[in-house]
Amino acid sequence: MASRTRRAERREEPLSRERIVEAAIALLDTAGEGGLTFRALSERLATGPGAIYWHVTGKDELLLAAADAVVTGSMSAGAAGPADATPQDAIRALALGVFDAIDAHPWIGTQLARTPAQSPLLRVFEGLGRQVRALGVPHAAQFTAASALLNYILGVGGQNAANARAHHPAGSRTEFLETAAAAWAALDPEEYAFTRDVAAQLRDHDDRVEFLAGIDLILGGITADR
Amino acid sequence: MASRTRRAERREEPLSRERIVEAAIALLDTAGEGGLTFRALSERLATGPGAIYWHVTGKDELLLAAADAVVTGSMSAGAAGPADATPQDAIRALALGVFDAIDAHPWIGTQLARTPAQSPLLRVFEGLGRQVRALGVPHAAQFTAASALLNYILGVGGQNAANARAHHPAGSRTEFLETAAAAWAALDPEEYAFTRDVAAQLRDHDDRVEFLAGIDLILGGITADR
DNA sequence: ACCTGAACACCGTTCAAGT
DNA sequence: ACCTGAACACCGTTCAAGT
Repeated sequence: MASRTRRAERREEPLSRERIVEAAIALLDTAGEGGLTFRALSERLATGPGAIYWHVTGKDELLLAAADAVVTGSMSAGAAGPADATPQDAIRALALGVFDAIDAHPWIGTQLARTPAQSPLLRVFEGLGRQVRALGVPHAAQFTAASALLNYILGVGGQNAANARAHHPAGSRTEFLETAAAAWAALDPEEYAFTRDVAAQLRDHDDRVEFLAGIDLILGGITADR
Repeated sequence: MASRTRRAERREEPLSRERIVEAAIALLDTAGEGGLTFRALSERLATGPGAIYWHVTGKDELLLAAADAVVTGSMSAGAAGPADATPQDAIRALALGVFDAIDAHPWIGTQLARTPAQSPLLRVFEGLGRQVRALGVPHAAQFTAASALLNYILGVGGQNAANARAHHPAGSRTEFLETAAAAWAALDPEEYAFTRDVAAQLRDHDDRVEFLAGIDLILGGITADR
């Protein structure tokens, strides 16, 4: 009956690819990765599931378009930055933009990790590459440097999405890290000597700080032999 | 009828978690990520789909166990190495072990990217951390260094899996890169100046070499300020 | 204790039929 | 041209019933 009312209100505007993608993002944000269903989506759009196929070829394309829209939005928001920023700062800002987008929409972490370097990621790659070039990296090494940065960002994104999936149903992030750190501390002292030893760091670390520290390691390697 | 024969032959050994995981790996390798189905799996094991649930709690656990088995196998194969290797070499060997495992079984790339730092990855993390420590990294920075390496490895793994998915149905890897490079070269000259410029590197690069170059960038950053 | 396989509650996608 | 919604061919998972 709630859906009946919404149905009546909503149906002024016609269906469009844009409205479908928008509704898909809302669904993914509220109901998670498993919540995006052509049935749920069509109900929200007050239509039948088949109608969606007129504007979108299938679920894969829809997921890609949704991730694309979010990443594009996050880049135009953060990419500006101060004009006198160093290339390092510009790279950090770019990376944080993707990081924060994944933090706000965990499902794109999974999505980007399974997307080949196509549409949504290409803009990020381009942005990273320009700054790599601005760092004075020789031409032959630019592809490697930009790729390394992007791959690292994607790896963290996937991990973050996995962690969000792991703790969101159960409780807070702090509890989750507490539990994970306790599990690390209880590992076999011989077989997992190192992991046990850094369990406290797992518990106390700040995701953003840690992420940027990793970026800085790569930046350090890129600029090491100048 | 082929399945009838197999059914008759196979059914001497009883069902076990180990046999189920083994069959799941075989199915994933031959039929891809979409090929792992409880129905297909139960047919291969000459039983009903319900029987599998006696040994395994569900599909998620099965996928995790399959990835775990492959990674564990690949680590015991490659982790030995020469005893006098430098920490850098040991890290490269470890990283290449995971890389090659993903190359041989692309589905674990997707799987690992969505696994939080649990079972299969914990052994990799431990191995990386020990070598980080052997590099003389101060205690407070060890967690960051090992995490950065692992996240980079996972990012590349996810990308490789995505690429394998993208080109396997159509044709060879070379053709795929050729097409992708051509697409890059045809991008807008203003908006994608950098990406266009490195299109040739995309076409000619060697995945393993590029992967190791990224590892070396991070290693460079880790050891830069010693 | 372990296995069987029918049944349940879903999916993504297609397609004849409507406007 | 665009939408509708029933129907198809699947899924993962459960569970009464068997041995």
